[in-house]
Amino acid sequence: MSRDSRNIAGVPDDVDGIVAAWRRERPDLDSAPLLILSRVTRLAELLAARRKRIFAEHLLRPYEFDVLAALRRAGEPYELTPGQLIGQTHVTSGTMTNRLDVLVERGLVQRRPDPQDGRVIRVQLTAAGRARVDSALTALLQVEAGLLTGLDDDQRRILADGLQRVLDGTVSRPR
Amino acid sequence: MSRDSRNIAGVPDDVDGIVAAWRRERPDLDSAPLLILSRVTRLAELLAARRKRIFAEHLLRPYEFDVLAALRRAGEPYELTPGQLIGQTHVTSGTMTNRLDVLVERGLVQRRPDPQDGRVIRVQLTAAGRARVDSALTALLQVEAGLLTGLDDDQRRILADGLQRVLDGTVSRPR
DNA sequence: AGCGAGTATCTCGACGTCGAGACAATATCG
DNA sequence: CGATATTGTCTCGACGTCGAGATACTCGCT
Repeated sequence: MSRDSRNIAGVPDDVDGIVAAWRRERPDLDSAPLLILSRVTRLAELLAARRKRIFAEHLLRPYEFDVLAALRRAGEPYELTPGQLIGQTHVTSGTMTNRLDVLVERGLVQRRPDPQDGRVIRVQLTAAGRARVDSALTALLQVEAGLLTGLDDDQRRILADGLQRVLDGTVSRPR
Repeated sequence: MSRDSRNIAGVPDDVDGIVAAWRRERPDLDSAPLLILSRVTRLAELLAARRKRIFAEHLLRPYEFDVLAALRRAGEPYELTPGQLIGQTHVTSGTMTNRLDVLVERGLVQRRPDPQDGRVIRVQLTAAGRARVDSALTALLQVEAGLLTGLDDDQRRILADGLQRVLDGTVSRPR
């Protein structure tokens, strides 16, 4: 493994290999952004797989957790409209309808009409839904804390800050 | 916006709000890991949307680019087996068959039998496929470099290193 | 009151992925 | 050399998502 394909941490990963290959095949391009951005993508894939396993132990699919968590975060009375849930979960309306159908069927959520506005539905966490999301979140955070044990407090701050900067640039630069 | 819901960079984002909500609703838990890991997930989603747009300008879907890029990185003669492509792209065999069907249909790739081993297929980039992936990659890296303009070289190194450490911990801690 | 524009949700067909299993060819071992 | 395990690829049905359009209700204006 050449010096170019290992990073500061000293443990070459998939991304190092990919960047090394691009540098060999396309030396005319600057592949350095991939060292950050492809790692973000790869890490997100692995985190998704991790979450899937953890939630499965609590009889939840990741997409079910997403919805229940949004309702739980809303606080008492744990109630949002489908539109608000769409805004928080970044899915389309058709997807949200399907998700809510499943959650209602499983008794984790209930749908009721809005008394003020006939177009609106109110979605509310049931007691079972709340218990489920609370235990799943506890397990999730425990595992996720474990993934960060290799970093001290300063490193965590720097990492969160750097990600936040990139995120900010990505959002504010639509084109 | 309270001090707790803004980070070092000073520009509160979705994740700051989510973490603030969890701290309010579940003060018994340490939500700090989300400041890093939820940002990774969110950034990956935005990067995927960005890539989708860029590749569309080059008449490619993201999944088509993934396959063509793996072949391109392999170097002359730009040829891999479906099994090798599966290993590089982290998809299942059924998915790869579908992807290759599309790429063959579009003339970006060709399938031919392996002369040594009758079970194996060899997938090779066509001249059209190579031209397509080369231009798409150029455009991608140009945009991705732009997303990192808020960071200086030191910050980039630190960010890549931090991500690499978390990635390493995630991979090596299967449970 | 009635009408047109706007808004919230649901419907439905297409797409890409997964995962279990089928199938064909090769490797291994008695 | 023949039986069995292994390997590489493809098939197929289920799932979750998207996105365009349908539907139903509300709001603002006259």
